Formats: sequence, C-alpha cells, structure tokens
Amino acid sequence: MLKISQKTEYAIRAVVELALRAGQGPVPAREIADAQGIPLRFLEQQLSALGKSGLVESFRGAGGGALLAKEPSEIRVADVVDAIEGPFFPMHCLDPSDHTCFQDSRCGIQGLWGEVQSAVRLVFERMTVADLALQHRHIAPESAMWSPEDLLKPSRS
Amino acid sequence: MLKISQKTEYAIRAVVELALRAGQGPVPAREIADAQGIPLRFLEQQLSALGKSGLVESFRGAGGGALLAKEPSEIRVADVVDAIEGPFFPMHCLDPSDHTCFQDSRCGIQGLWGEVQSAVRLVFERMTVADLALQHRHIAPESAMWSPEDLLKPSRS
DNA sequence: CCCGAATCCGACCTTTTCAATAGGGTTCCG
DNA sequence: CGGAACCCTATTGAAAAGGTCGGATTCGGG
Repeated sequence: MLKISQKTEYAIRAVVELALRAGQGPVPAREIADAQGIPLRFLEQQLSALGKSGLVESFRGAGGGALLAKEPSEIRVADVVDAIEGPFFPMHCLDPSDHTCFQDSRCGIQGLWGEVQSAVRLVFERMTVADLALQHRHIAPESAMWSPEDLLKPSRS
Repeated sequence: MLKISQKTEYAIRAVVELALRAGQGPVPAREIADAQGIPLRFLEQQLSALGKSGLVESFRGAGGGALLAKEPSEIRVADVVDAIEGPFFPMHCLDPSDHTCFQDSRCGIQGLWGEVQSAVRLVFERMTVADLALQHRHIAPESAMWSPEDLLKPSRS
C-alpha cells in the first residue's frame, strides 16, 4: 500500500543523472543505465515517456542520446511523476472520471484521502530535479550513487 | 502507485461505523458489512487484525460482535492503518530491515521518499476516528454513507 | 553506401499483490 | 443441542508490476 513504483524511481534517477551531465551533449540510455543500475530496455520505456511529456529531448542514431529539455531547476519531481504514472489518486473516489462510489461527498472518509493526496503532491511539487542533483553531488561527489562495485574503483572519468 | 488498499478503506469504515454505534453493545460483523457495503468474510479478516492490535474487542457466539476498545478520539487513523498494513514504507530503501539498496545515505533520492513518508504519516496521525465519525454524521445524518439503495429506504432503526 | 550505434515501438512474459471466497472449527447464549 | 457469531487458514481469479524481446528506424563516420 502506498508504494512508489520502481518505474518512477528509475525515471527520477535518470533525470538526476542527466542533470549531473547537463551541458555535455546527449547521454545515451546505455550510460544512464550503467551509472544508475537500471535495466536498459526498461529504462528506454521511461525515457520515452519522459520525452512525450517534453521533459527530455532525445536524438537517434550514432552519437545520439537524451538530454534535459529544461533547466533542472525548472523540472519538478511532480512533473516526472506525472509523466510516468499519469494523474495521481490515492483512492479511486477522488478520481473525477471514476464512478464506483458517488462522490457527492456523502462519504466523510473521502476528505481523508484528499488530504493524503495533497500532502504527497506538495512534496512532489516543491522539490526539483536540481535539488536532487545538488543533494546527490554533495553526498557522493565522485562515485555513482548506489552501485557497490563503484566503491572499489579508484575513480570514474 | 501510491494507491490506498481496499482493505484499509474497509477497516476505517468499519471502525467509523463502530464509533457511530458506540455504547450500544457489540455490533455483529454482519451489520457492519451491510451498513458499509463490505463483503462479510473479507471484513471479518480486517476485524480480526484490528482485534489483534487492540483497537477493537470482539465477542463470540450468539449476541456477540465487535466494539471499540478505546474512545473514538483515542484511535488515530494511523493506528488503524498500521494494524491493517503493518509498517508503512513508500520505498523499500526506507525499510531498515531491507538491504536491497544500501541505506548509508549515499542515495540523494532517499530523502525525497522520506519526505513523502513523513507527509503521509502526519495526515494519518493527526486525524482520529472521532473526527471521521463526526464528519460523517454531519454529512449524512440519517442514511448509510454510500449505499445507493439506502437512499430509497424511509429510515433505518 | 554500408555498418554500427542509438532511439523507437509494441508485444510478450513472469512474478507478485490485491480482493475476494471458501471450508471448517470454536465459542457462546438460550 | 442448535443456531448465531467469531476465528483461522487456504485457495482462487484478476490485475498490476517489473522486466524482456524482436525488430524497425535513424543517424554519423569511414
């Protein structure tokens, strides 16, 4: 319950990786996948979704890859989440297009779920990719953020 | 992603129903199920979980049923959620007993999920069953909260 | 012009989780 | 004793999550 999907985690990591390499030309999905430990073919799908939402731009063919379409500080986590997951409703009765329970507000519990929704949205809206990238750089300036083997390598170009 | 489970919704509705009938002796699961439109056998399981966490007391045999073990104002939504779902971690890396990613905080994104967790917990901790019951009574003083047929019946004892 | 690097697209598959159902046992009141 | 009620465990069916695959397209460099 209330689990964040792996898809979303991967997408955010990808975008952070792109932020860290901003201004260095297109980054191939392959490199993002390696750096962040994401299955390549799976990552491609999320990258495609990010592209369709206009968050990243991508170039095909040799020398191609992806880069951020906006400044990292202009991309909120909420934008990434929306691109990957679509509109977020913690309970179906909050979804205007759902008619399983009537939402003429006879249900007192609906308000509770509404508060959950707002609370989560607020977190997603006030944090940007730039914030995450900065935090990451601060914590792990030289190595990739999670991969155990990376800790053994002397450095990384 | 980030969906609240039906189990939890049912459990909360059940507890609210019990709050509305507090002081009227044990309420059979059957009646809760009817009033709230919950499959009986399914409800029983949640009621059992609530019992094990000490939120409701139950009595077997004829004339038996369930009643709240504490004042509605003493039961937070968080207590119900914990009883049904166990500890809540929106991402596995927040779980101290999980070692899929190391949580030596090399990962900058972990902080984001932590904020989501806190935000949701806060909502659950500051709202009590009494609040929900009050809200419900205020909105739908005479009928059950959601069942369409109930709107057609003249009243309910 | 061709080869290899890379994205793009949609179908497929496997595992897990969710929601619900089922069977059978136990306890208690009258 | 009989029926009302809870109690416990297992099973099922459907859906979603997580990942894989084949192949098409597009580009740059030799």
